[in-house]
Amino acid sequence: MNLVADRRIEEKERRRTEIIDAAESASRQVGLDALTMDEVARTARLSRALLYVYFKDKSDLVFALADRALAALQGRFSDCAKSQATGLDQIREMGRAYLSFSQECPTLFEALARFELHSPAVEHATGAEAACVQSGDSVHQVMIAAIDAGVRDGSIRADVGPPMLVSITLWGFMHGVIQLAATKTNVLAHDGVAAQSLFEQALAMATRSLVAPEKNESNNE
Amino acid sequence: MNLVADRRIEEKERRRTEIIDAAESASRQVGLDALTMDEVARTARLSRALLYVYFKDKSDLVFALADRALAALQGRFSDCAKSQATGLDQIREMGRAYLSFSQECPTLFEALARFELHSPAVEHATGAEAACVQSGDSVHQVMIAAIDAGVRDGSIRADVGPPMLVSITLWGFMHGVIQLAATKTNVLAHDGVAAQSLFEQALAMATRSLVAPEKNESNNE
DNA sequence: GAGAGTTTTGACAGAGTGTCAATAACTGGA
DNA sequence: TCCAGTTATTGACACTCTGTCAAAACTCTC
Repeated sequence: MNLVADRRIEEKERRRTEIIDAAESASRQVGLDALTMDEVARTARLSRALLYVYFKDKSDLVFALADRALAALQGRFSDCAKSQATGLDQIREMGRAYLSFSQECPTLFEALARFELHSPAVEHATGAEAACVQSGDSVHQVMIAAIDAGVRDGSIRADVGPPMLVSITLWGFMHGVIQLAATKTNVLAHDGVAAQSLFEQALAMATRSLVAPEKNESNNE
Repeated sequence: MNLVADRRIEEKERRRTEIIDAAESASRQVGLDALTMDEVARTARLSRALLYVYFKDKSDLVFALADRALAALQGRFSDCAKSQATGLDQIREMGRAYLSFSQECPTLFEALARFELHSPAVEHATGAEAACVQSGDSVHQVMIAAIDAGVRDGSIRADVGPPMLVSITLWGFMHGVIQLAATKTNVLAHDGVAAQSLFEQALAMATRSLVAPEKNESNNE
């Protein structure tokens, strides 16, 4: 019956989610590098072989984590868009949200960083990686909307560039700095640089790259 | 004798360099992920076991590649500082040099990206990773000199921020965007975004974040 | 309860890593 | 030239992890 088939599909989806949960939980302990399929299986209380029914291989599973990260970011970014008046403030808040996310969910951020680092060999990615590309696009849609709004309300200069290009650039900027802050905190501390002040600097500079030249609002936090 | 000891040390250094050469050459074919110690050993015509005399483990060897990348970048950045008049132009040229480097030596760039992604667990890193931290600092010194020069010659706004912080931020910005361009070229192409135009956008925005507000030079390439 | 389809698993083969005792190569002195 | 002593190099081993497969267990239908 169709009912049964539907339930099957649902349960299959649930199993998949369970496995991703297990992977997330297990990697929180040791990081993604040291994460083994065996450990994930044990955490999920399943046999290791079953993981390969749901995921092509280990990196496919990690990409599923990255996809989860992107979904979470899309949610947070959408909230930012709602809570702020001007487009510029929306974008700025998204930057902060990205930082918060990386601190609250370091494992998911690590997975995302791996996705960013990976170059799909063939034209079309498969499995979870394809989903990541999709989700990444959705995130950019939210950012683009904010940029467009900013240009319209005058908080962002009109000649900033094609919104898509600006969005991707900002993403690269923020991801780069946050990754630096996340992985090199202790090294930076050695140079007397606090991760927080690094991020504030990045935010100030990113803002300056968006704002109109005549408008000079020096009273930012 | 001391002479003999010196020669021994020299030869040891040469062997080490040979191994790194082999690793670089071997990884050019398949990338760092698929690189095996066996393949490196075969390329260097040495036994696999010997590699572990010179490098703690595989990631130590990869960090040695990253160190080489940083040394190369320091050289290129120094050239940029000499060839450009204003501090801003020096920084801009360094951005371009970073991009060129990532395209000319994708393997070294990949190694560098891994180093950026790795967080040293303990306080003090050991082996090649420690060398990377050192080399990274040297690169920042070159950048800081350019920023200082820019502030002095007026091409960079005086209130840009502490040079060290600005330098690290710019590094994060550029690394993030270049990594994006390097790994996601085909994905971006799908959205009608060329890697080159992404980088030009990034450069334009980074410039805007540095330049004084009243000074508006819109005729940048 | 037998049969068809689906999910789950134990066991296997293969690849790669890192280590170590043993061997080879070199050096300086008798 | 031969002999220790030191250093460089290696083959072989133990171990971990991966990804696959045929078989077992389970579920549904009749």
